Amino acid sequence: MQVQIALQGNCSPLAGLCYIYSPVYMFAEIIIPLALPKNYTWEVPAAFAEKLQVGCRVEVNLGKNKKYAGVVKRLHNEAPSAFDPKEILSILDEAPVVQPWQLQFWSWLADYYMCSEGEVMAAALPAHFKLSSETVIIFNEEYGDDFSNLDNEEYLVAEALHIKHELNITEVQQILDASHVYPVVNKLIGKKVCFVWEALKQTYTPKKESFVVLNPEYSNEAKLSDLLNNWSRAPKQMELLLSYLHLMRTEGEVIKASLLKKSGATDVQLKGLVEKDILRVEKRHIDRLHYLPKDVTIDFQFSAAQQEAYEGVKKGLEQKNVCLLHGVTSSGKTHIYIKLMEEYIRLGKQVLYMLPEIALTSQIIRRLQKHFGGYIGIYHSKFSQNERVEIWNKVKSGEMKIVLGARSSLFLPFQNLGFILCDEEHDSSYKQQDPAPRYNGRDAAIYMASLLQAKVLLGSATPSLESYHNAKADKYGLVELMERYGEVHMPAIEMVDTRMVARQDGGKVMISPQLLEGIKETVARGKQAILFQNRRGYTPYQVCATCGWIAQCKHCDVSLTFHKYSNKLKCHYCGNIYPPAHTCGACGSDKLLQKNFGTEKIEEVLDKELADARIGRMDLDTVRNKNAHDVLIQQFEQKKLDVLVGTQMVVKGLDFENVDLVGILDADGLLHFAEFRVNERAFQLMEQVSGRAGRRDSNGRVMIQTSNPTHPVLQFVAHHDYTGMYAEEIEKRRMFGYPPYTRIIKVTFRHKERDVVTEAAHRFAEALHFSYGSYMVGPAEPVINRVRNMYLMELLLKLPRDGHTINRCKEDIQKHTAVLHAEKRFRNVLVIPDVDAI
DNA sequence: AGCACGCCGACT
DNA sequence: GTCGGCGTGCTC
Repeated sequence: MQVQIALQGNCSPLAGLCYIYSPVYMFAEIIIPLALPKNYTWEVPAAFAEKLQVGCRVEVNLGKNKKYAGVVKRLHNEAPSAFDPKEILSILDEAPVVQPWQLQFWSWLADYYMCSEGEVMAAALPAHFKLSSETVIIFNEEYGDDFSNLDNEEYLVAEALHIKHELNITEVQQILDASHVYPVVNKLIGKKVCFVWEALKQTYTPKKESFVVLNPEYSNEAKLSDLLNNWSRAPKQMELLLSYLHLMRTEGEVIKASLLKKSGATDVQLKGLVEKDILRVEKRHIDRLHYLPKDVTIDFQFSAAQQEAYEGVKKGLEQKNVCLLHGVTSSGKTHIYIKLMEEYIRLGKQVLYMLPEIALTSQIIRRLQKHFGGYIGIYHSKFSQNERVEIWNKVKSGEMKIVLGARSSLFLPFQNLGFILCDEEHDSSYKQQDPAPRYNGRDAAIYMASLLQAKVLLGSATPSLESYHNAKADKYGLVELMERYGEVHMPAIEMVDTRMVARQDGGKVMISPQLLEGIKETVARGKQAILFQNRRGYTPYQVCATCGWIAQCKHCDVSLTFHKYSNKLKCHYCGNIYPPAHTCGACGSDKLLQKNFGTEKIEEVLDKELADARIGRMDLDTVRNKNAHDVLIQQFEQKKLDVLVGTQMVVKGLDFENVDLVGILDADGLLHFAEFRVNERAFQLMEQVSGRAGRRDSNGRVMIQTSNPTHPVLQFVAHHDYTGMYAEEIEKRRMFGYPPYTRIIKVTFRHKERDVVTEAAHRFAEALHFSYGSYMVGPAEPVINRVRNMYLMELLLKLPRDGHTINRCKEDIQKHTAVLHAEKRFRNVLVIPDVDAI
């Protein structure tokens, strides 16, 4: 049927009247922000055919009455035979919101990371672009006001509808008990009191502000002075008018709120002037993003080493698309970045500066704003959705030249991107963990740059083995900057052997006397110290002294951490909170031992030991809300704190002038994971924290507490020997077939019954065994085998790095997932592939 | 992701 | 007997 209409359209005499020979398409492949197995097709109504473009959002029906805003991926004339497509309801954008290159990027991400394009879309667009419908209940005016045949609940809703004419579901929920909403609404529909309507809600709202302007009549000086000289009565209004004139002269435009505040006048006085038509109030759309002046200032000089590195990077980027800058902490990498960014924007190109979310502190923002002012836009999760839409549009228009953002800023609609800078390249938080797409921001950046013919600079003090390996293999350019800026030396590393420390209680050494002495001495000299412990809370677990019972989460296979401040036991996996245990859950004994220690306990002990030092703590628990992180950093920066205790959060992207001592409290804890990246990870972490110590006027000191001071990783840290660590680790990776020599796909199976997941994982592995047996590790239960009441199994595939095998394997994973789900016992086993899992 | 359809327990 | 609980499958 649709085909016929379309043929008519093309063959009818009317077709000859079209003087623009743009082909007319009848169908559209549309991406919906859901995990659908593939994209669906809608029919393009003839009326839209000429207007509709790829990349536009359209309103479509999906399912019985749900509506979505989807993005047109492709327009075509291939009539589907298996189903009868629905029509597109409306076009939401005049011009495409998504560029063709972005669609290509989305499609690559979906293929590479094994997810749907819809899931990529969900991650890519600001929430306000991803509209979905909301049910609105509309009063049937014909029904009148005779509610006598309604029951109590129906009456309540009907009455509200009678007054307000329409209600949304949340409003009905407020009227009724939450569980009764749908039945009552259905009964009301049956009685023709109301009907329902699915409405796409437009959620982006431009910000408006009231401005005060002078009646143009008085822009004539003579008329104005005439007015002022013949003023009678209302002296307050005159005062207000004078302040208005003053503000107008000094600031160019006058915002109502600031006028009232500065003049101390009231709304009534302003109204008086408006009634006399001397002043007028106008509502205008304004930018949420307030701008700094648009200019670029470069006000620093390179050191000889920086100059050399800078030239090296430029040469590297001429020859290769990607260059790795390996520069030790405080070597002044940022200066090099700034100079390079300046060059690209002078060429009229856009620049993306990517950082791990947590490193996007006001410290780095202020620093870049100082150099690039209003050219720079910031994009990360703490920005409101309205602000994100505005940044999106400004990047699209090309007005915004530089974006500083977390991995999601890769999805912005760049017009003319020339350069991507991926700082702290080694950081594992570039990899998205939980909702799909499980992409790595660094790797995606490299692909995206190749799409746009842009260049990529990877920066790190401790490059990932993957990147360093690529650089050594001549795939990337490599520049090393091994000298700290301004004659600062690398800090001296001291090992504190915890086996030699006498323990009071037989527990783990927390702060050795040596370290405590070090802290006291540092604080006494007016310097600052950072203590690093990668565990939050007070004590990671409590053990019963009698029977060995450990408090565990009801929903996860993990022990509970005691948080003293909130006096609660917390599960760090599912977030569940329990009352503290005073007696053993198994034998009832009241002798519970506190094992190990977290940041909270360290803070407490320090408070006691260093009575007059000011101690701060930075971990997930203290920086939950929006600005807490920045506030803590600023307090520490401004020397309002002497000691900062923290988890790995303290490591990232911070430069402090005054830190003399860094203490790593439990190095053993960093080295005791059964994971192939432990050594690399532990080295990076320790090297990065150590880098916080030592500044211009004094040599820093790092104290590492360990029971194994001769551990090779600790020795590499002690000598700041990245290359040594690299050489040893890369050899192990080669021998045991791990990245960068292989590519890893981790398949996780999830189900609420342990037997079912176990069996499903084995069944799945058997199916893959014939082709990939030699690459498989597992399936096995992960160390934590239950999270949120779901049991887990894992299968690791270490695939050779040839595209063919990898693509075939991805297809096979998909195929065998379908085979597994075909069996009813396994229908509900969730299969989650994670490509390049970390 | 929703949401309708479908099959088993505690109430009028 | 029904109402409604949630498990399951489909949406162009």
